[in-house]
Amino acid sequence: MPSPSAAPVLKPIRDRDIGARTLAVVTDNTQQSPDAHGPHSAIPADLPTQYAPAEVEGKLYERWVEAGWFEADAKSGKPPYTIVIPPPNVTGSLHLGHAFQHTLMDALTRRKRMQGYEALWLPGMDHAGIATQNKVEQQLGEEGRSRQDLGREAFVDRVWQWKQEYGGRILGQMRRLGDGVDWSRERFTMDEGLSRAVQTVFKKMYDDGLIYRAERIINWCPRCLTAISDIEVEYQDDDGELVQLKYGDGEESVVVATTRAETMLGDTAIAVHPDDERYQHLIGKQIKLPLTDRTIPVVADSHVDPEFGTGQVKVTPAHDPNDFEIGRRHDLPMLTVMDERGVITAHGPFQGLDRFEARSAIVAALREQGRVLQEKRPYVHSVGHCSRCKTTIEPRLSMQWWVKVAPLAKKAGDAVRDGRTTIHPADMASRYFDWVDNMHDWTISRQLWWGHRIPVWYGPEGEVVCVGPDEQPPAGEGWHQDPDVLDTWFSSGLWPFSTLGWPNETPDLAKFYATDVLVTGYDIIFFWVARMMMFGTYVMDEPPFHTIALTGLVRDEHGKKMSKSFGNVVDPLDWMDAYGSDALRFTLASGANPGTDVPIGEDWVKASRNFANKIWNATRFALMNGATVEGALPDASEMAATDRWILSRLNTVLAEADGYYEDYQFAKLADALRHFAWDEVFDWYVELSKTTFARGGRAAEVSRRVLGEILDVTLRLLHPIVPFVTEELWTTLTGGESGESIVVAAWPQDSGFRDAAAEAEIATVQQAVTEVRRFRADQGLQPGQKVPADLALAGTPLVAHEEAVRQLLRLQPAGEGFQATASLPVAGATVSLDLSGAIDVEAERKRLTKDLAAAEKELAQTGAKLTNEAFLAKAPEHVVDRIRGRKAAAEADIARLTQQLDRLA
RNA sequence: GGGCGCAUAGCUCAGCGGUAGAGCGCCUGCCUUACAAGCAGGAUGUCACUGGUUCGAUCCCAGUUGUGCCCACCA
Repeated sequence: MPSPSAAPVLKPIRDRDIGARTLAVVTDNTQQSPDAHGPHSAIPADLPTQYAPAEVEGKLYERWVEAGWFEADAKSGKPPYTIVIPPPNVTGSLHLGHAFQHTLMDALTRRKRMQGYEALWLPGMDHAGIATQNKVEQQLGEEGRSRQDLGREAFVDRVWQWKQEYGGRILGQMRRLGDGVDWSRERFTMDEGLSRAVQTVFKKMYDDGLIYRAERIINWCPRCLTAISDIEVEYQDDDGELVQLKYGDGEESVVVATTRAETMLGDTAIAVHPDDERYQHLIGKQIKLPLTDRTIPVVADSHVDPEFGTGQVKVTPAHDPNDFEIGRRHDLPMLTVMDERGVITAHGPFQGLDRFEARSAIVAALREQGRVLQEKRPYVHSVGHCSRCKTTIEPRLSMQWWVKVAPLAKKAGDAVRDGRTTIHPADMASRYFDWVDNMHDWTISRQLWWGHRIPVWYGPEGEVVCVGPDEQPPAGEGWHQDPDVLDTWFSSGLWPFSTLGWPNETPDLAKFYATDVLVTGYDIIFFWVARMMMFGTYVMDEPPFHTIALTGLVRDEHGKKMSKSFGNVVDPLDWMDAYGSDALRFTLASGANPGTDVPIGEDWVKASRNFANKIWNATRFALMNGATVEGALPDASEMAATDRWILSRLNTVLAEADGYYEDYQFAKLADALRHFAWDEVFDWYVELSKTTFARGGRAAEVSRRVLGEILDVTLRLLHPIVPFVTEELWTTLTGGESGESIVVAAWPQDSGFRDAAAEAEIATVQQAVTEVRRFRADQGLQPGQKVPADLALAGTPLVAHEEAVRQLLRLQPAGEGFQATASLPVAGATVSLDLSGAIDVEAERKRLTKDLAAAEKELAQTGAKLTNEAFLAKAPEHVVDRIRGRKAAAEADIARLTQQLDRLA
């Protein structure tokens, strides 16, 4: 609520008891300026000339929430419109990427709400298993403690505490952004209901044979001490060392290459290609493995590429995924030589060494034996890193739970193929298909504490005895629950229906599933989008979204990725503080070309702030001049051409805007609205209206109503993108009838009114005014300088606008002693000016000459085209017509310019 | 190694077969009583390169170069 000391801002009129509804005014100011323009103009003297977002935003947001406008009703008869938020990780705070996507989602739901849909934007957060656990462990580390010190239960409690604190920060940021989410439906992936959904799906998949347990090579993070899935591994080029090692001696020796020499301790075979003639004699032989007392066989396996290196490969089944497969094929022993932290466990001199220490120690030892034949250093190769902590991944043999992906992915792919779900923009669909059509099985168990514990209980022999959620573990000793938790993406994959109450058949689920659109970045197609599609089609038998609208990533003003190491990360709060939430939102929307990255810089936010301020001041002007939305719009027959023109344009823009909204073309939308509002309404229409208002009478009355209409509709069109400033102004403009708010105002509709004649007429006025302005500027006339002029406008569209033209151009009537020293033909009329000898003949001649040259060039070009028979024969008629038109225009220009030049001489 | 995308004004990007556009920046002049967070006027581009298709190409096709991203079990 505003405090009395707050700077004056526009307030809703209902805060004051004002009789005249045609006027909306501010605050507690009682001073009124002289009535300059008639009975409607009672204006406080100190009306602020700048929009102050900080004064408005918090207050409005609280009002919206209190009014319950963002709360959806599952029982309403209105058609549903649903968006579930991509739940931000509780780990942190929202960045510009969130602000960007939230702006789009908010705009979509706000518009649909105004259109009469039961609009639900469901908020929530993701527990982000590994990420959050790492953060909390880090925090503990600073206290000199580890999670093991706390124990599982205490540690999980600690994470919940953390969630309370940081989750709140995220919610606060969403409020600042103006997110119109339904707070009564806020969800968290670790909530009881969502946990139950997780267990229920797990059970169903287990029963359907889609979840299984298997020992395989997985990506292991020796720092996080957990398995991670393929897509959680980030590959980057690292400098390493490729060494060629000689195993065995004499005839029966082989040379293998490796970048991970330490794994040789776990070698259990040498492999060569079965058809490799060089090595036929070796197949089946035993080779002495250096540094150990073991001998290993040479096996033939077609996986080996004879062209690569020596064509002889060391095989370490327990520490390399390919070798694991070879090992399986040849029934080799799986020898694990490292523990979960990457420390060597194999007996011998290297035991207890870290894997990297062991690597150099082993190479050194082999070198001493003369077994290192070649060393390439640096050897740049691609190495997997944990996406959470950047530690080098260690492939590790381990027992894990898996999801059998193929059947699920098939359904997920089909949903897009058969059109039940549309991917937007369409060319992003290929990325989606690439993934769902080639997905490997998914490791879902994680050796973490923070997350959904796997709902499986084992008996004393390690056998699975039951799978939750409804089965109780049997009584007796020796039963225990699986200690692992599920991959965080398992629960977020259920988000579109778990948040609506599934597995219960809730009214929410019936009303709001499937959701309408998913707005998210193309970077998580694999992590999240594909998985939601899999779970949705599998569990609900219906894909979770009708449309997947993919956004680009927010980048800095030079298109560079925002990252801490570049130091170019911006906290959205900083810009919101400085320029207002609307400014940030408008900027983000302006950059939103579907699927394309969005660069953003502070200057651009500033420019949007300027636009918000422009809207503010234009509305201020309108209010001062008595713009109103009271009563019906006057009949077109009563309107001046300016009124008909702007209403005609309004409807055109409205239709355009609707198209852009429906097509997620926010950049084009923002551009169209800014252009219409700023250039056409705030500039031309307002300027032209000034004359009308000054003159008064019925014409002024009509214009006041039209101006009110234009603003009313324009504000509503803008509201989904810039909710705050539009709300503040709209409630003022409309008098805030019965507590109404633009949030629940009806979306404007195209009335169908168009007036091509008026549009043409105003175009002529604009052209004429611009032309004379240019002349004035060329002549060096001060903009404020009044110039006596004689306007011969008879027979032109300008005749009805003489007064406005004179005012816009600072032209005085030709009085006594008028002497035309310059006269220029504009739009079929002639404007004669008395410049009292001040005319700059040279400047004008230069300009005319330049224009003449351009016109002659145009004439030559069009003339050539029109005598080109091939062109005439093949070009479509409308194109030929256009060229003819251009030629005629060029001829007219030449005649006019020649005449003007003659007159100058 | 595969796949996809992009190269247009100083910057960031629209346009995608018929005379090159926007925002920001830049130059000039203005405190014109809604707004200097503003107003008026202005300048700026062999639309990466080379060929091809076409009456006509920034736009379609092929190749070249540069650049970005994604995928991959490169010992």
